[in-house]
Amino acid sequence: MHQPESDRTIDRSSAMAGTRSHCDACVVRNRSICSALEPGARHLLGREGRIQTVKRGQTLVWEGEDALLVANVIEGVLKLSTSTSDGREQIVGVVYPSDFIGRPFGERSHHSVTALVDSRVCLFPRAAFDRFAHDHPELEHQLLNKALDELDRARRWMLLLGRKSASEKVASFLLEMSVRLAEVGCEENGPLDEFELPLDRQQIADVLGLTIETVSRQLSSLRASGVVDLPGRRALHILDRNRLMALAGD
Amino acid sequence: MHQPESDRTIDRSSAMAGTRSHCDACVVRNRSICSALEPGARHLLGREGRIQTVKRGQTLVWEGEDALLVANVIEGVLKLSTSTSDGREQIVGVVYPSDFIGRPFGERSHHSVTALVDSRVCLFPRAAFDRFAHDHPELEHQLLNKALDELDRARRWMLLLGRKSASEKVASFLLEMSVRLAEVGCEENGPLDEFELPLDRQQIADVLGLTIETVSRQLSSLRASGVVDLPGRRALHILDRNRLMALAGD
DNA sequence: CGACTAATTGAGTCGCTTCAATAAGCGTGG
DNA sequence: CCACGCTTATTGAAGCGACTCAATTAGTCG
Repeated sequence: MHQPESDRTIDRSSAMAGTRSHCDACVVRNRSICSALEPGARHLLGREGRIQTVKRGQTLVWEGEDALLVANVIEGVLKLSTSTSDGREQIVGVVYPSDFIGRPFGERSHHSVTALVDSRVCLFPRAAFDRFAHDHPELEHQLLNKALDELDRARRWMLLLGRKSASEKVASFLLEMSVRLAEVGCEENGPLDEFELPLDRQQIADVLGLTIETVSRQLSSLRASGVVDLPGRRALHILDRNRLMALAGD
Repeated sequence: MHQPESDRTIDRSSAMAGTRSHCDACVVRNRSICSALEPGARHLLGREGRIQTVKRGQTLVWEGEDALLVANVIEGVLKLSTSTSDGREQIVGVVYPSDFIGRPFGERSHHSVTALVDSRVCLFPRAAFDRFAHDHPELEHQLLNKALDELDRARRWMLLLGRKSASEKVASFLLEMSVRLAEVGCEENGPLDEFELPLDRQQIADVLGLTIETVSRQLSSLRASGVVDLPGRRALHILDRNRLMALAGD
């Protein structure tokens, strides 16, 4: 498959002839951490990474194992999750295209990473990535910003987990979904009112710290009151966003 | 914008008498983010900061206000907290000496910062700190590591909030406290078995997503079963750490 | 020592979970 | 294309853990 010549940026870096990398056409090159890199440096990092597809349900990293990999999400949605020894699970993060996965400069992975829908990631061996990051402060800066954003998001979620009722949790979740899917879904400028949930009911329950039955009941109640419609198992239609926001309660 | 000299030349200038900064004797200089800096650069950063005492209960930063400050904790313990509009509070973080406070490169503060006990912090205007960090990759690297550690900690706490029972929550909390206080309390090499809780019962409840009564009942039950002793209002004595760890359930 | 605040304890209620049964999607093969 | 079977979701009924409200006790500080 031959991509036609494009980006002006190629001319100089191709002082080394034939060195165009997949990065030049990467759909997340302007939003992932790579966006901080000059084309030359980006190319260099690109040589360390490889594209990998991850099918729905497939686990990329297991909780507790050595953290040998980091990655950029190119396409899809993945969950980060941890469990108690007796099997209770909590989803501690959901990542979308342009998000970063993994723990650079760290020994162990503290959570599993599993695809919620068929996904594609750009995978790096952690050691090589660490080395590269160490030599490229602009990359570390971007990494820092992403980490700080994730930290804020995690802390807002702690308020939800610790202090919100089941109905507030479900309302908050639907709103967050609609916002984040819109951010990813390109040219749209507002949150989406109609979308496919990348999570099934059990996974929603695992995000919210509830049971599957409670999630189902809350969704049914939202439908009954005309706030949302549920045209299919994973389909969601927000009919009254204002009411949904009022129900989210923060 | 004219910067006086580059870092290397500062080494020399600090050899000049009278340029010693408070940083040279700072008790957290080897563990805070400053530990990444050469003495010269550290001195330069030190000039931007000032030591501030924060009394128990005093709030350094308010949720939602402009993020004008960042800081290193020198002494004491502080909480990070958020609230719902109707006043339910969740503590989303507890910071100790050598921890970093604030959101560099960010506009708004997403949580309040309040001293749990009389504390001292090294305060920087965010704008000046951002500028300095931008010019000192080794500082950003350290910042990144701290942020990633905090992120892991926050995510482990999400498992607790979403999936653990009241008794597991309290047991986990006591263990975490004993570990973190020991890390701070210098030469000790293991977790502390006897310490003062920097939080009152309401604040423990706000960390765990429980009510004050439930926390009290769980503590009483732990005392009744001989796992801990409660010699005073804020005093805690761990009598059977193994049993406590079993009760923490992860 | 006495007054005030913080913590404990008790009784009753409520919200979420648990267990169980039914219904709806959805992919497959006839 | 529809019927079938499997998976996933919904709904119901009962139980229980944590919350609420209220009263009592214990620390702590002047």
